[in-house]
Parts: sequence; C-alpha cells; structure tokens
Amino acid sequence: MSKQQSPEQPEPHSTLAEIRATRLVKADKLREIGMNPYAYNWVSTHQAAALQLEYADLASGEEVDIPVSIAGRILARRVMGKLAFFSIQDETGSIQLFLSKPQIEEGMPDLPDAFSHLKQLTDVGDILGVKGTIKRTEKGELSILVNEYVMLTKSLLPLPDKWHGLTDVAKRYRQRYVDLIVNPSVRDTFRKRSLITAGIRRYLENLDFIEIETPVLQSEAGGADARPFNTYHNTLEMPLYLRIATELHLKRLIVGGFEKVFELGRIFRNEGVSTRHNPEFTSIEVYQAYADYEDMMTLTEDMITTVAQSVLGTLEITYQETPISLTAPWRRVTMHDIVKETTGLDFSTFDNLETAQTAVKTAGIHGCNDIKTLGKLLNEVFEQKCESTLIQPTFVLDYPTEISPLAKPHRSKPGIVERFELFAVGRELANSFSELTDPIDQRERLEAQATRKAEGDNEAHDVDEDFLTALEYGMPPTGGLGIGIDRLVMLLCDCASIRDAIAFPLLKPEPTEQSGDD
RNA sequence: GGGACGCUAGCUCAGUGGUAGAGCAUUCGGCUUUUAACCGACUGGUCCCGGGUUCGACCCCCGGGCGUCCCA
Repeated sequence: MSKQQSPEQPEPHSTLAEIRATRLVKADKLREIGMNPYAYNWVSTHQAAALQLEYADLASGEEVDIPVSIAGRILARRVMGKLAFFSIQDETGSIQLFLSKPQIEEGMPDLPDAFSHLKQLTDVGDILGVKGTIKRTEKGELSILVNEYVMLTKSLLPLPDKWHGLTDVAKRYRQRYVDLIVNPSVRDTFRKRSLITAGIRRYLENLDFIEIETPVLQSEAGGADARPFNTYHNTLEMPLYLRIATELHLKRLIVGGFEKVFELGRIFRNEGVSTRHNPEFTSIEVYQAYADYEDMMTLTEDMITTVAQSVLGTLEITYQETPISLTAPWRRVTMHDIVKETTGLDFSTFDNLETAQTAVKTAGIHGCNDIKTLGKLLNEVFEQKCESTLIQPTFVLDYPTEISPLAKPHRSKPGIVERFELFAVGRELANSFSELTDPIDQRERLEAQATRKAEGDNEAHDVDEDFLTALEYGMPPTGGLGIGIDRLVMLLCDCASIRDAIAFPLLKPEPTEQSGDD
C-alpha cells in the first residue's frame, strides 16, 4: 500500500461528514490504546454544582487533597503544550478540569503518552470520566486537578457554536437533545416542570386525594368540546378515540365511592398548533365529593400558590417582562361583571337576543351574527374583549348554561351555572364546576350535544350512556377542577410558547429529498 | 384560511444580476494558568426545493416546503 505520495494534498476536514469520519478514526485509536470509546459505567463521587457550592470559599491557588471522581460532557477545550483546561458539564452544572502532562502521566502509568492521547483523541461533546483532586486555579476557576481520565462516550457530531449556541427555533425543537446540551435554561424549565407536577401531586396527596388512571382509548370521546383523534383496534374491529378529557371517568370513580380523586395525564385534541396549543397536552383534573366550585376555587388558589412558592421561592414573578403577582387572594369576578366592566355591555338588562345583538354591534363587536343564544353571545363578547385583558390571576365566575353542559345550575341565578375559569396573562389556566349530578338534566344536555354532532359539529359528541347510568346510581355533590399543566408551566417558567414547556412538541416532519417537490 | 418576515459552511451571521464571505468549530504546527485562550497555516458551500426570465440567478419572477410573528 505504500504508493508514492504525490505532493501532499491536504485532506478536506470541515464538512459534517468529514468531522464525523475524523471522530470515528479517533474512536478506533481509542480502542487501539485499550480505551473503549463507549464505556459501560462510571462511579462519580461528586457533581459539578455541589462542588462549586462546597468550595465556593476556596482561595485562588489553593488545593484540597480530597479524591474526586466526576463525569460529564466536554463543552470547551483549551489546550496548550503540556497543559490543558477542559470545561465539563454534568446534569447539575459545569466545572473545569485542570489537565497537566506530568500529573496525568504519573496518574496513568499503564497508558504511555496518556496526555498526548487526551489532546489528540478528545473533542468537545465527548463524555469523559475523571479522577483527581480539588484546586482553584491562580486565575480563580474551581477545577479538578486530574490524575486519570477515561473516555466514556465518543461523540461523533459537532455541537453548535460555543458562544452563540443553538438559536434556530425549529432545530431546537427537532433536536431537543442538542438544545438541552447547550442551553441551560431549557434544562431548567424541564427540571421545574417536574418539580411542579411533583408538587401538585404531593399537595393533593397530603389532602388525601388519590390518583387513578383512566383510559386514553375510549369508544366515546367526551367531557369537552373538542375534535378527537381517531384510531382503531384491529382484533376487536372497533373504532376508538383518544381521550379529550378525563372528566367522565373520574366522575364514575366518584359514583363508585372515592371521594377525592385526580388524574394528571395526557389529553389529545385534534386541533391546530399555536404558541398556546399542542395537540397533545397535559391536564390535571381533580374531583372532590361534597364540595362545590367555591371549594375548588380555594383549592386552586392554594395549590398553585403552594407549588409556585416551593418551586420558585416567590409568588411575585415575571412573565415575558410583565410582573405577575400570584399572592392570594386572586380577584373573583362574574362573567357578567367583567363584560360590563370591559365593554359597558350589561347583559343582565337584555331580555332577548335581538336587543343584545344590537347592543353588541353598537359596541363595535363583530362576527356575532350567527350566535343564537344570549349566553353564547355573552361568552363570545367575553372571549373577544375580556380574556386578553386578564393579566393578573383572575377567577371568572358564573358561566352561561348553554356553554357548560356538565355544570350544575347556579343555586340562585337562572340561566347560569356554577362554574369558574382561572385566567392569567390573558390565557385560560383552569376550569371548574359544581358538577352536574342530576341524571335527567345531564341527559337532556348531552342529547343536545349529540344533536349538534348529528348536525355536523365535529367538536360535539354522542351521549355517553354508561356515564348517565352511573349518574342514575347517584353521584354525591362534587366539585371538579381541570388545570392546563403546560400553560401553568409556561406561566411559572416564563415560556413564550407552549413548545418551550413541552420537551418534544409536535412538529411537521422535515421534508425528505423525495418529498421536496409536490 | 389570509398577511408579513426568514431559510447562505457543523453553529452564528454578512452579502451582490458577473469566480461565495466572516467569526467560531474542524485539520495541521506552536505554547504549563486558560476560561469566547492565544499565535500561524489550511480546509470546508445542493446559497431550502422546483420551474421561469436572463448571455449569466444565491440575488429578479412564479410555484412548493419548513419555520417565526400577526390576523381570522
């Protein structure tokens, strides 16, 4: 193979494929020196953030002769002749490695040229395990004075620019793993999200609620106005829907005698994608027997403030540069009052649809011509004019019956149900009722929904007869509550888009070379 | 569904109707206190895709894809 080499023509080495090929060669060389580039395990004694904290007061130039073993991904390499500084990142944070030739060669007597191999065979992105001691450098950077290193995983693909990171939004979502490696705030969001859901569960469990899982696959979608995803069970030859709510099954559990139940889980709605909507999202629904919507308001306020305080350490937060005070009590206002306050329209004075329509039009609100009931008109005006103004946490109470088919009629106001929604930063966060327990009333309302479905409304659903049967056995008075977890995470973690609160949001597939033109 | 904007090297971005640019990363050489290390040298391109106009298109026009924002 010793062909006469023509005048050295430098190999290209900058494209992605070439970088990858170079790194594969390095992986082979690691094998040659007896180091598996894909190791089996590593035992760390410490993590980066804890070390940074523990030795925060160590003076520059000082060393601590305590053995430390740590693993992480190389995020930066600064290599001089016989000395190198790497920054490695573990889940908790990062710490510098102080790598000196004599120290490493002494610490790894079985591997000749250990320092040279380190320089030649490691790249930014590799996952390394090291053993050494603690030292704060003369320039003041807490470091591990490394005696031994082990390649744990050889990375084949280059990370984004160390300074600018990954900013391409689509790429951040498509390759969330890269986003997580290089954007610490993204890791922080998902860590907080976990604390939020864990905090909610702990809060409810402390009140003796139990979590019960209900079916995702359902033969009748129900519990909300939403278009479901359709699927099919092959051996049963049965069409199925993915659930659009957990409501109707959790209520069956209340009928069955559980008095405090909840489920925190994934919901699927076959609707558009926006900064506020993902087709699969997470909700929690909570049902408490013998409670009403007033009780649920108290629960909502207390639960969210408790969790926020424990996760964020404060109730005074900032969402997209707007200060938000989560400190209780939150404002409570009826839908009638907020509409009147915002638009001047007093729906309590309208005794028929025509006068209301005229007044609405006079107030400059359009697109309401097709609305056939007073309640729906009120709701439309609320959605158009009020929702976006509700920045600080606000409970809006007492909704029209016709848009609330699962809520109990208000005990003193005709045409109204006992229902509230919680709004903050202009968005709905939670929805709650005194649950409708009268099976005859419930049947009438569900049959009205079924009629709408028959008329072509694909957000309406057939009557769930088994649910009505359950109600006929008798459901105790019950307060129910649903909270959009993704939106709560958005609020508490200052996410502009719901996609920033969901680790792997739904995306259109990237076009392939075949499907490029069509 | 409508509108505006964007898509150029692995990453972040310039750019012009006439040979495609920078920084970082990569590769090579040097370097024992760096931390966006530094110094020197090299390399790296389907300018999102398809069509059109043109002597010539990354640029202009048409269509499409993906994305961001706004509106419905």
